Amino acid sequence: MPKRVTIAEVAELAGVHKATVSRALNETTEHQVNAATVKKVQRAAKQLGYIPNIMARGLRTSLSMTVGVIVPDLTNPLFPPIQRGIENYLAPRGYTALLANTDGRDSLERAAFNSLLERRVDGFILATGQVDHPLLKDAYERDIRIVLVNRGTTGVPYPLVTGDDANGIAAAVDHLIELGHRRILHVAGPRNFTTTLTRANAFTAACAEHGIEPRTVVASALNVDAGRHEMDAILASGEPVPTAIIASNDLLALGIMRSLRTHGLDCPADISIVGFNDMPFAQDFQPPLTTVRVPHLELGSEAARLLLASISAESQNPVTVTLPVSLIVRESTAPPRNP
Amino acid sequence: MPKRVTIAEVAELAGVHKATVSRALNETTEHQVNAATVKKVQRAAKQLGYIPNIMARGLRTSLSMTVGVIVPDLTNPLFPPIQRGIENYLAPRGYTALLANTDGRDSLERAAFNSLLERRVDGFILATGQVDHPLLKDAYERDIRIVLVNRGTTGVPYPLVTGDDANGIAAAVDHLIELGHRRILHVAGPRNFTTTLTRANAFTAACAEHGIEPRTVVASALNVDAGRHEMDAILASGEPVPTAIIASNDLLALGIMRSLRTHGLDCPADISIVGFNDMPFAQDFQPPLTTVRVPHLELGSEAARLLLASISAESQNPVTVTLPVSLIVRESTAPPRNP
DNA sequence: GTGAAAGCGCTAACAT
DNA sequence: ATGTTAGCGCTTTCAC
Repeated sequence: MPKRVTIAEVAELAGVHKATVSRALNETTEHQVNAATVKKVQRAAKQLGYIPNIMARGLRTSLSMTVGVIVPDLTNPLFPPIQRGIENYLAPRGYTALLANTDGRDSLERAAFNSLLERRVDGFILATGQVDHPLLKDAYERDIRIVLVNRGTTGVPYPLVTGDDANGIAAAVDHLIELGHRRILHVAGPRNFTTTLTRANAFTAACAEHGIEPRTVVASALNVDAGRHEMDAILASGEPVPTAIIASNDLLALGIMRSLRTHGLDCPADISIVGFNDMPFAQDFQPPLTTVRVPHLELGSEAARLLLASISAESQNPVTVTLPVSLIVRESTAPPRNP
Repeated sequence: MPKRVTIAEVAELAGVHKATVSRALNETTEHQVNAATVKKVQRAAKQLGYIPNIMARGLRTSLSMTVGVIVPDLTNPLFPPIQRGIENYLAPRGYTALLANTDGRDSLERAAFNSLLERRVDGFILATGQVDHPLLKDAYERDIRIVLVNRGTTGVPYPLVTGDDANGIAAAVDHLIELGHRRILHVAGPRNFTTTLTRANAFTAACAEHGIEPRTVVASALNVDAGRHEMDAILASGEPVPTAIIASNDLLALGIMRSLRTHGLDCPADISIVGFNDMPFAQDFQPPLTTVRVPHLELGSEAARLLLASISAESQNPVTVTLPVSLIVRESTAPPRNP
């Protein structure tokens, strides 16, 4: 990379001391210096193509103006909107996000966490929440500022921004009941995520309210393969096939749809399916997926807002922000053939 | 954030000078120091929970171990795999990526570029290439290291990593011809992207080879809305409807499929469609999309490889890496009803 | 093999 | 309103 212009060169050209340059170029201290001098300095800076060195500043202020964002897998369509939301909030405030993927592996998460710590991030946004998260207890004791997004944790009072999982599931159940379904199956996600746990519990509660039996199976992961595998197993089990399925997320729903196709079953004629998240292109699936829309962009920007607040606060303040969700009815749900 | 352990504290605990600590903890200088001392220092570092401050190191070495990645929109499913590929290559080498979105706006791109420059990134990977890119000429003159991915540019000899667009389109045309199609339309992307330009030219060439007329329309953007709008216009025009369409990317193809559904037309019975990219979930569309698969993960890791090579090289070396693509035949293509 | 000292580019306290 | 000085945490000569 090219040799860079420093504050000293600007100072020399402008004929002032470098401290004055620093003051003149900094929003918060600009008023401390004569307006004419400010002009002079700005002109000199522009002429030389001066670009402040944030690292040097950070070393001095012990603020990196940088936050670490840790997600399981950016390729999961859930996360890009969250990341965009985070960036939308951070960028205008001079902050930059450092993004790391963990592929759900604790070792990679630990590595990412340390790597970001080395870069002196001012805080973290974690989308990798799980029950009994291995890193969080230690981080909390070290007073590292973190905001959880989408998934929460247990035992540590970090702020959390999440969609209203319980209401989303309740809406899905209501919708299926209204269509006439009675044999509804919930394909839950792994029990170590608070989201999937909340959704599973909400399913049981909603079924109780409607007086139907809450049948639930637990998938081994929150991805397409797990969904297909689970549906294959259900169809092979010989047990009575449900007339409708609520999946814990869209990816599972997608896997279930693929399994159905493989077995010559039609959705929604044979089985109705409801997903969760309303991921991008859910409307383009075969058939277009009925699902619960979660405002992911807002999840991200809200998390970023909470994190910056936490960073500048004296002590940590455990808040939980729950954003409203809405059921999006498309073509994957219909009245049961034999109610 | 918590107060951090510095190299001085480690030095004190280990009973050595901080320069020795630095040497002991650094891979490349570790051999310069007595093995026993290394052990002692490492134990002290571990005990105190020492985490090196990369910013301070960067200030000293004028290397940030950081690269800027600029994409139009992370929400476009094309980019997450590229980003993952980049990260996969960088992380084991101690580098971190700083990601910025531009939404295709030059002003945002310029802002992102400057913000990353302030953070002293060692180089850039740009996925926002366009013909006559506004930033690149200036950047090249300043000897800023950049690698372009997916889309190229004109006039500036920066390295480029791209899929084999020409062969991909040729394969698509061959496939449609084999199915019996003769009235094939290409829905191209904006003319200011080298990818879409290459694809459009390849389409014309392939048609010439088969002796059929190359009909092409140019969409205003590379997204779903533009695709739908373009298809709506074609259907409204009253001109003869093609029996097959090759879209410049999957998003356009998706928009075309949505338009068809709106107009009561069936794909592939009425019109066959081929996309480009094989974006995630293309197989789950209605119908599953025949498309050209581009190895996006490899695009990313290859770009990262080239960038690190460029960073450590004395001078820039313009190379173009073209990765092979393959046609994935699914259900959106079939023989024409009335050949 | 290790210590001493300087300095990367910046900002903050103090002085004028 | 501006200059002086010191130092953030690290690496890198140069001594010894």
